[in-house]
Amino acid sequence: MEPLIFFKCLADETRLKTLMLISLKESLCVCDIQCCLNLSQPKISRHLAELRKCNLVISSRKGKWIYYQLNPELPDWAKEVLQKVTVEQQPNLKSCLAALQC
Amino acid sequence: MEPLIFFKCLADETRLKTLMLISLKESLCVCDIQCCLNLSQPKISRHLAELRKCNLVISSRKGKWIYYQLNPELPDWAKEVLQKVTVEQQPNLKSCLAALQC
DNA sequence: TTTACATATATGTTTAATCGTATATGATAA
DNA sequence: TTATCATATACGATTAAACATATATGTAAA
Repeated sequence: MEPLIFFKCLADETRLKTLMLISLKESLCVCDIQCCLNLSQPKISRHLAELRKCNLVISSRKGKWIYYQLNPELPDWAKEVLQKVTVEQQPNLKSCLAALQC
Repeated sequence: MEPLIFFKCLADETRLKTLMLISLKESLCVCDIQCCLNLSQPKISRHLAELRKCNLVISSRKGKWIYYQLNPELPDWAKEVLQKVTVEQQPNLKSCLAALQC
């Protein structure tokens, strides 16, 4: 995992929020993220594809839904970076997650 | 310090390397960085200006030279992120620093 | 076997980042 | 003072990211 590629993934608001949400909730489907962030489906999907391409996340289909989670094979330093920023932003993320009742 | 702004700063090769070099050496002048990275002076300078604008680094003039260091007021999480990636990349940085004898 | 639903991708456009070259500034030394 | 050196900024051009809209895919239920 190249640090530069890793940080480019974190350098977009949609991707950063998505990653933090996934870190917090272990596993989310696209519609969960769409609901939390209130963004269009193709927008979420494109950014998830980017994160997948760069190996930050992995996906698995369950019926009609596709669930995303952090790639468990991420190197420790990368996991720790995500952990730190997620903790740092936890108050803000809480309100996003509140929307998850949809 | 907004995480998004912080990560945007790290999402460029010149800036990321510059930050890692500054983390390792505490303080470097522009010509040191120029020499380590073998890039044009305006390119380095523009990226340093960006890092300054975003409060990742501070600068201080000493005679003709301007020295850059990490902003000591960076929040802990940001310092730790820089610390982790710098340690991770230390082997690569060593060879950059070897050029510092110019 | 068609309809509906969740998600992905393709396309053209717009916006933002980066760059090279030229020039300006500010400090020291001649 | 002027010349030189280190660094900063301005400007126009190029490259890359992000976007909205439209369409495709793949699963499941009717």
